[in-house]
Amino acid sequence: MIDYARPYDQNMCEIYMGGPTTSAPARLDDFQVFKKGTGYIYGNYYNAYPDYHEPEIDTAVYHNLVNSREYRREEWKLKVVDEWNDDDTVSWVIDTAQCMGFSEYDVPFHNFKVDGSELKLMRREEVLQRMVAHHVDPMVSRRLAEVVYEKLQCRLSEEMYRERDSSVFRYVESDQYQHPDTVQTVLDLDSLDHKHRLYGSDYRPNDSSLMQGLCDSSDDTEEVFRSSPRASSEYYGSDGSKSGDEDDKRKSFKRPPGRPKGSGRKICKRPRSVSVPEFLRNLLLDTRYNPTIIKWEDRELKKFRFVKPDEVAKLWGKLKQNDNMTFEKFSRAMRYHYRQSVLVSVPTARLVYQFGPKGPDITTSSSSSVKVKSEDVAVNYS
DNA sequence: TCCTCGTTTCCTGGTT
DNA sequence: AAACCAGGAAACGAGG
Repeated sequence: MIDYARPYDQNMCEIYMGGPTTSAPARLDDFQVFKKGTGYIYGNYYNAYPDYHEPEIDTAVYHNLVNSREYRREEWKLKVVDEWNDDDTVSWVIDTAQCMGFSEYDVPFHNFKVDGSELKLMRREEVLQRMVAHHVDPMVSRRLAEVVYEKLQCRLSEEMYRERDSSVFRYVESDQYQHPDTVQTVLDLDSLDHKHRLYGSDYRPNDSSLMQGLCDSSDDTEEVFRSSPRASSEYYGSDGSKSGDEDDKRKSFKRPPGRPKGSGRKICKRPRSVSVPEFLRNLLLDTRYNPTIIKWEDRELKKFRFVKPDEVAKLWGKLKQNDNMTFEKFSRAMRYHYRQSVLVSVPTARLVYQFGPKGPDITTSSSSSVKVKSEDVAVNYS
């Protein structure tokens, strides 16, 4: 096994200060990111826009990514719009926005803390007014408002239709909480919209990209191991049942390296929210998480320590709607950021990491100083 | 449609 | 022995 010398092994401080050791070690050329010729050389990965100043955002709005999830209940799926409370309305608006390809960050959800009875009376213009947020592109807000309004009308007309046909429409019994499919069949109108239903004849999205948020209804989870010949007939009999010496075979079965095919999560299309380093920075700037689950080890050196690594991983998983997230996986994602010096490891110290010279800006406690940009954008501004 | 990027999900092997 | 760390491999989804 080739053990690549890590650039930060020599002098962490010099690297952090942008000193002479920022030159890469010889073997660094072999790293994939350099092979790909991204051309990213200068500038801070997170400061690609020197003139960009994130607008002042209400703390509640800034924390949308976490706070909005407090509204991510699904009771609204089990009620008619008339019965929604303000939390249901907010949950539905956020869900609708996300499933149509918008970021929940773009939803000023506090403006939608109204009962369903009030929501259903809203005119198109009022939805637009409530959707306007000073930190969001007006065009985005307009499209978002259009989508939310149209989806609301779809839902209302669907409810009306179902109410007429009482043999179809019924409230969900409590035990159906354990059967999401059944619940969906009965009342999850929006998910049905996303997966199967056609929009009403009056629905003409002015942006075709809006339609890209439709969920893929195919279910190929059983194909997780299809790429592995050893996982098919060798392990299972031809009839699908396990063979007699299954335990031995199970023990001898060796998964192929890499992510199994079909292991992707079938979730609604959503824009990228935050990167791993930005997520960590946000936790460190938030007293709800610092110092309980993560804390600064040396803030001057941008060095931090995981107090409860599993909790951090769970939060990340929650953010990504991935219940299977572990610290092992999360730390792997972190290690990919070593390549670009966005993160650097701290040798010999366990659970201690450090933001690199191209890491997020943590010099101010203000939470409005970061704009994540991809590398290629950074090139354009360097 | 293809490619890149940032993951996610595995793995092996090493260290603490 | 368990937890953590480093990084390869392959797949995935989003976006350009």
